Formats: sequence, C-alpha cells, structure tokens
Amino acid sequence: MASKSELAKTRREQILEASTSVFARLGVYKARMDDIVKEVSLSKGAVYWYFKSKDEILKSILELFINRELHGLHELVERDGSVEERLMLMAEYMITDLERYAELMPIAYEFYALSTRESDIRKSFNFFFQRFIQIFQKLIIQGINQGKIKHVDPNETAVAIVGLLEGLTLLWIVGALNIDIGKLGSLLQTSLSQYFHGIQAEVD
Amino acid sequence: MASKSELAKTRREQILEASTSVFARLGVYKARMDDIVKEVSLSKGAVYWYFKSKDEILKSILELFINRELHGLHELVERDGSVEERLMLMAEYMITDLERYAELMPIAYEFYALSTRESDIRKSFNFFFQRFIQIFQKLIIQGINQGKIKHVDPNETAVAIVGLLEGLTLLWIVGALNIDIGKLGSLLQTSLSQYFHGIQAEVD
Amino acid sequence: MASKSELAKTRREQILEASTSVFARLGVYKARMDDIVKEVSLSKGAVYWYFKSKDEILKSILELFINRELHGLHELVERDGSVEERLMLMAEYMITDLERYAELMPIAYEFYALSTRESDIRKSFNFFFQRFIQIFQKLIIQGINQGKIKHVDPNETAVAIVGLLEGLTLLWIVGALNIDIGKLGSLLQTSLSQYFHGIQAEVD
Amino acid sequence: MASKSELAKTRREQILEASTSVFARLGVYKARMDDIVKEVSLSKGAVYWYFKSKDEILKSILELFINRELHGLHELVERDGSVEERLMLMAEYMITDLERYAELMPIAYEFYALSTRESDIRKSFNFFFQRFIQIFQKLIIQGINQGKIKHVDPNETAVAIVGLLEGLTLLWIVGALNIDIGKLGSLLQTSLSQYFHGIQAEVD
DNA sequence: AATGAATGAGTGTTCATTCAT
DNA sequence: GATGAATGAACACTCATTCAT
Repeated sequence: MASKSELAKTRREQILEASTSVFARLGVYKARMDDIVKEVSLSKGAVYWYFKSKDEILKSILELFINRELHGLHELVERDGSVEERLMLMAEYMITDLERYAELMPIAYEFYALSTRESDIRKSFNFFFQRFIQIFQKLIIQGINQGKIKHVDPNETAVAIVGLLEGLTLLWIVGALNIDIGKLGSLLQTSLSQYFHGIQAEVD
Repeated sequence: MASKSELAKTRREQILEASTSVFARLGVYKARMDDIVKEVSLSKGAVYWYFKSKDEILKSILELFINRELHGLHELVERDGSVEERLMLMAEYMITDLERYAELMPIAYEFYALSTRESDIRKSFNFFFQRFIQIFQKLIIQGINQGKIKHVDPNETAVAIVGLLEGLTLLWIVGALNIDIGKLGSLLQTSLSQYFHGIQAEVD
Repeated sequence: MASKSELAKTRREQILEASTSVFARLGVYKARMDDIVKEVSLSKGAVYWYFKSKDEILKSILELFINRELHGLHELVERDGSVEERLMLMAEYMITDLERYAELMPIAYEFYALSTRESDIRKSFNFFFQRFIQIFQKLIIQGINQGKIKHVDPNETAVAIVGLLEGLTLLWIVGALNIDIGKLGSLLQTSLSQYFHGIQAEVD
Repeated sequence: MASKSELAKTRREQILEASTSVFARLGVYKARMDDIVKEVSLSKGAVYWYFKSKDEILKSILELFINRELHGLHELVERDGSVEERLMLMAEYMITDLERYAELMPIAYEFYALSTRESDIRKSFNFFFQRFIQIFQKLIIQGINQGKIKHVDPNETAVAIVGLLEGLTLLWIVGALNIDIGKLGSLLQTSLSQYFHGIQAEVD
C-alpha cells in the first residue's frame, strides 16, 4: 500500500540520488537546479515540492551519507576476532566503501569547507566523527583490557587512527599518491599495522 | 625605489592577501569581487588590472600557499638532532603554522574539493604533497641508515606520517575534536610518537 | 486554444517586435537588454527564456524582416500588366513598405555593416538579395521575350534596378535628399522610368 | 621646421589611420580604445591628448573621408570630353577608390546607421552627398545645354545616378553580388550607360 | 607630451525560487 | 502532485575616460 508518504519518500530518494551525482560531477556551486531537474527527470516544480531549497537538498545529502556510513560501521563492531584483526577489518571496510563511493568524494570536501562556516553542517560532522571515533575507542579499550594494548589514552588513540584513515584518503583524493585504490587499501593496512605496533603492549 | 614591476608585485600581493581573507571568511563562491575590492581598498578596475579573473586570483593564492609552505618546511629539514626529535620539530612547526593560518584553512578544503575537478589545482597539490612527503621520506631513510628505524618502505611510511598530520588537522578543522589548538599540538605529537614507536628498530 | 508552442510563438513575436523598436530607436549597440525588457513588459528572465542572447534576438529580427519582405514581393510578381507597369508597381510597393517601416531602417544599416563581419548575416543578405534580384530578372526576361526590352543581360539589369532602388533609399535615409517620403516615391518612379527607357527596345 | 602643430598634425593622422583600420576590422562598437592604442603604438594618454574621446575620433574619420572624397571628385569635374565619357570616367574613379578603400567600407555603413540618430553625422553626410550630387548635376545641365540630354530634372537625375552608384556598391559590400571588384566596375559602367541612354536626347 | 595605472558606472547573462494553471 | 513559464536580484567582468607622475 503505497501511501502518500511512500511516494514522497521515493521521490526524495530519487532527487537526493540525482543531486548527489550532479553535485559530485559539477561541484556543489556549479551545479544548477536545472541540472538536477534534468538528471532526475522530474519538473522543477516537483523538485521544489519535495525540497524547499538547494540548500536543503545539500544538507539532506549529508544526513544520508552520515547515516549510511554510521550504520555500516556499527555492524562491523560486532564482529569477532582480535583487536588487530578487527582494526584491519575496519580498514578493509573503509576501502570497500571508498571504492563504491569514490566519485562522490568531492562532495565530502565541499562539506568540510562548508563546515567551517555553517554550524548545521559542523554539528553533523561533529556527531558523525564522534561516533566514528567512539567505535575505535571501544576497540582500543577492549585491547587495553585484554592486555594487548599499552595504557594509552583511548580517545586520543582512536582520534589518531581515524585521522590516519581520513588523512590517507585525503591524500589519495587530492591526487598526491598516484596509486590505484587497491594500492591505497594495502597502504591503509600497512600504516594501521605500524601504528598498532606502536601502541601494542610489550611482550616478554 | 619602486620600479614598475615593484608596484605590480606589491599590488598583486595586496590583492592576494585581501582575497585570501575574504575567501576564508565568506567561502570562495560566496565571496564577491566587490568584497575583495572593498577589502583591498582599490577599485574594481585595479584588481582586474592585476588579475584577469576571480579564478586567476584563486589559483594564485594556492600557488602562494604552496610556495610559502614548502619554503618553511625545507628550512626545517636542515636542522640537527635525532630522527625522532626532528619529527617532533616538524609537528611543532605545523602547529605553529596552523595557528597562524587557522582562519585560512577553509580555503584549503575548497581547494581539495576543486582539485578533483580542475587539473591545474590537482597538479599543484600533487607537486606540493610530493615535496612534503619527500621531506619525511629523507628523514625515514636517515633513520633506517642510522639503525633507528626498521626496514620499512620509506615512501609508504612518509605518506602515512603526512596522512596522519593532515587527517588530524582535518578532524580539528571540521570540528570533530572540540579541542583548542594547543591540545591539538600535543595530540599531534603523541600520535606521531606512537606511530614512531611502531616503526622503531628493536633494541636489545 | 493557446497550446504551449502557441504561447512561445506569441512571446517570441512580442519580444522581437519590442526589440526591433528599441534597436531602431537607440541603435543596436546602445540598446540595453533592460530597454527591451521594459518595452516588452516581461521580466528579464522571460526574455532569456525565449532567446538565449541579445545576438540571437538580433539575428531573429533579420530573419523576420527577410521573410516578411520576400513574402510581400512574391505576391507582386503574380500581377498582370505590362512589364513597365509592373516595374512601377514594385517601386510603389517598396515605397509603401518603406513608409510603414521607415523608423526601422536604421537597423538595416547596422545589419549591412555587420554583414561584412558576420558570415551568418552575410548569408542571410545573400539569400535575400538573390531572391530580390531574381524577381526583377524574371520581369526583364519576360520583357525581352515580349520584344519590349533590348537584349540586355537580365541579371545585370535586375541588379542595376535593385541597386537603384536601394541606393535611393540609402540617400533618403542618410538625409541626403531632404524630401518627404511622398517625393521619394515619385523620385523612385521617375528614375526607374528613365532607366527603363534606356533598356527599352527601339520602335520603328 | 616642425612646429608643435606639425607634430600634432602627424599624431592626429597616425591615430586616425590606426583607428580607421581598427574600426573597419572590428566594427566601431567592438573596437576598444586599447585596440587603437596598440595599433598606433602610442600610449593611451597620448591618444587622449590628441582626441578628446572615441567619439571625436569617429567623427574625425568621417570628416577625413568626406574631404578626401570630395577633393578627388572635384578634380574629375574639370576634365574634358563628352558628357557620357565624363560620366564613365567618374564611375571609373569610384571603382578605383572603392578598390583602395574596400576594407574600410564597413565603417561607412556604421556611419549611415549612426546618421539616423546623430545629427552631426547626418549633417556631414548631407553636406557630402549634396556636393556629390551637385557634381553630377552640373554634368547633366551641361549635357542638356549641349542638346545631348533630354529636358530632365537635373537634380533628380543626378540623385538617381548617385543612388545607382551607391546602391550597387551596397549590394556588392553586403555580398549580394558574388563578383570581384573588376566585374563590379564593368557592372557600374553598363548600368550607367543604360541609364544614360534612357535620358539621352533623341537624335534624328 | 607622454605614460599607464586607476576608476567605477554600466552590461549581458545567470539561476534559485515562485506560482498560475 | 506536477508543470514549466516567469521573476528579478545578483554577479563577473568591461572599458571609456582620467590623472598623478
């Protein structure tokens, strides 16, 4: 039974998907509402029926990204395995994710830039990264409790790990690495592994 | 004795400085040529006398940033001290730098976003990060030769370090950390230090 | 029942009419899009909805002129009467036409000037004048076949006649004649008549 | 002894020559003062030292044209020969002239267009064409007095002749004739000759 | 006389948004 | 719900002209 809100939901999704693609291709500012309208094969009025403004579309895209991403990560946390194994698993997940959404990454950096000026976006990122970091933090704490990891500050360490992942992604996106995504995967794993050794508890 | 080209150089610098400030405050796209004109206290015609478009201004800013930054880093490489000490020194330098240019960081992320679409900018970043990474790579190689660092891949390791620094900066800029810049400094140092321990040669 | 394209056609006509009037009054280059917008009582966006640039408006005006003019002339060719009578009829028609569109003539000269630089316009005029000349050529050939006109070159003669008409119009427009349009009419007729006598077959 | 005004005269001529060339090439409105400055190899200030505005340059060009043209024509009038011969001579002269200044003709049509809006230019043309017509008028009157030409209205006839010449030139400039200038010359002569026969006195 | 940097009003065009149908 | 014509403020950039040197 497709209720009114079913159609609305579908339409919003269509528009969001089309917009994301357009924004990624042209950049958020160069993208025109007409480009979106053309991409989604709806009329301009229809797009404005479901979204009040270009800005609302933009923010909805961010929301969608964040939810999708957090959802994916949460599933990973529940897995079994040693702390190191699970760390690697998460790196792997990020790569798969990056692979799938690579062409959408440009938008992310526009959002980062925007976040310095728009508190809405800033809050969203705050929320997102807090969660993201928390996930790793739990892992670190587990590791410490299991005697696998030194008595480091779990939050600081988690932040460093997320930073490492984000930073390498940035370098890749920006074209500083000149490597394909497969190579980026192993780079991420090597780096994480090295970092992990730095915080690993000494064994006798 | 201000020769013709002296004036031109001065004017270009004035315009670039004003533009940078305006771009950082309003965002590259929301910033109007009139905002720049007002900020620099010249007429619109004068600005266009020295730069042929808003875009040229933008790209010149990037050029300036990159040159300034590389220049600063190169000086650091020549310092004395152990590999670890010099690594910390560089982190310190980055923090000082970040402190000074903090309010200009939003532009960086707009540039990152742009780099995915504009090959000019992509090339500039490629050049910049290659150099940046190289500097660390040399340090790593020295460390390896001195027996201070394991036989890691120097390039991969340098990339990881730069990634770590960039990533933490990103998290801070984006508001994910909720800490002041001083705290960011010590976070950078802790993280680097931990990473360094992970690649340090085993001692008997 | 105004279908979609009916409205579009009407709007385009409105805009073209208003633009013609504005161009004639102010000159093509001094005329501003705002002048057109004001004249047509539409918004600027509406004008740009139907024409993508000032230039397209300009070229559409030329197209319209040419079609209108050729259409009118073609009807004249079908008339009955002697060759000389029909020649006079055409002169008469041109005067009526000139009378009606007198205030639009300035545009014609801007088009002539443009035709030396813009191949689009050059082609349009080429097409127009070829047709125009052809009409007179047919008349000449008829005259020759009827033994009313000497064995002159029909094309050359037709060109001369059109040249004579255009040239006198030019002199009048440029203000060289200081006569009213009625007097221009009889001047045209006298001149044509004299020319006609020059090519008339000798009678015994 | 090159007095101040000698230099001034030279400079004005240089500027006028360069401007004419630029105007012809780019069109009066598209031509920029910078184009003129570049063409004449003087500074912008220098150009403005000798001419108060672009408009003054434009009007000076017209003045120069007119003087040059009238001067040339006046010399022709003094020649010997029959009326018909001298008529042909003038056609010949116009062709030579057209040949030399062909690439400047576009400006003429811009002037014609302007003449409908600017009384200065209108007056200049009025003056010019009056003289032009007068020259032919004298010829006609002579012809009448010599019994070579019918009792036509000398002014009307002169106007028709000038109109014929101008009109054929217009058709040629506008690209309606698709013939080279040599062919235009013979066309002019044929047409004039035919017209002349139309007004020639009957012989027994 | 000459230079060329500086001025700033003015221009064609764009585009997010609205709204009558 | 949906359409797409209409709106008009906003914008990057131009260019004739000025003026300090």
